[in-house]
Amino acid sequence: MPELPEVETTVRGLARYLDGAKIARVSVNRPDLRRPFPPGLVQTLTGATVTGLGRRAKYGLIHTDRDQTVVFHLGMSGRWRIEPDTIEKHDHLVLETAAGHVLALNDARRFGSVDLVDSAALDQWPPFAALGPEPLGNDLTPRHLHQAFKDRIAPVKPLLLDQRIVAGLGNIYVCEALFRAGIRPDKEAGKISRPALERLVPAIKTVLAESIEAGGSTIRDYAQPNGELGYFAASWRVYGREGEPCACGGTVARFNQGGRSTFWCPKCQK
DNA sequence: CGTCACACCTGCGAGC
DNA sequence: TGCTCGCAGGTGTGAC
Repeated sequence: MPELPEVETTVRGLARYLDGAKIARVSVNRPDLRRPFPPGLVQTLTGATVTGLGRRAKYGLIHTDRDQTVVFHLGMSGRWRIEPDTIEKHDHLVLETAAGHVLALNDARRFGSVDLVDSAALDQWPPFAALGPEPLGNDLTPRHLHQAFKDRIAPVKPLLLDQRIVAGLGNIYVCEALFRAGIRPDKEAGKISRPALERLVPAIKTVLAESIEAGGSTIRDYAQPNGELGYFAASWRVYGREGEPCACGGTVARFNQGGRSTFWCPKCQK
């Protein structure tokens, strides 16, 4: 479900209910996701006021007036359910605001995480300190990719999934960005030409921006998130389209890279 | 350090 | 109807 555009739209959806809100009740329905919930999570959040929301890479941020920020990651299957009718299986963390709004973090596979981090030291939090530039910020440039890919013999696609090189890309958008840039996913990263990198950077930015604009690929309705495919899924040009025709007249192909499916058009990506 | 394989966990659709 | 298999948007660790 969640790559950068999905996390961004999730955060925007949460902000409608949480920004400036007081958290009246917090319940944790199991001890852990990928990691244990942080000790003191319930105590710290109960009675706290949310001072703002944000995103870093694929992490969502809920800032509070306790000088602590809730940092959540949705893993593969995580989503926030807003105003659920009932609490369901896999609603692991539930927040209720003083205004009576209920928000439930649901994650069947539990690859996600929730951490509590000192707000003033977020950048030094180890998972954040290791991240590369935000793809939608000014620091993702052809020069940055040139430096990151220099002398690397690995194929470009798994390198773009490396959060230390670009923070926030996932399998769908890497496939889509490489398609738009006309670069084959198994191209040796260090051998990608400068003009190709000049195409790749805007391809990454536009595919992410268009998806955010469309509300993400998988989260359709923030009033009642249901995990169904979002509008942007209809805009995938290669992802999930093995065997279908490409606009160029070729056929979308699929192969495996590092245990992940790669979709591409052998006719337009060189 | 770079690269790769694998582990973590549940649900769903396809095929038999 | 019910079983097994393969697959899924991510990350972290450990072996070479």
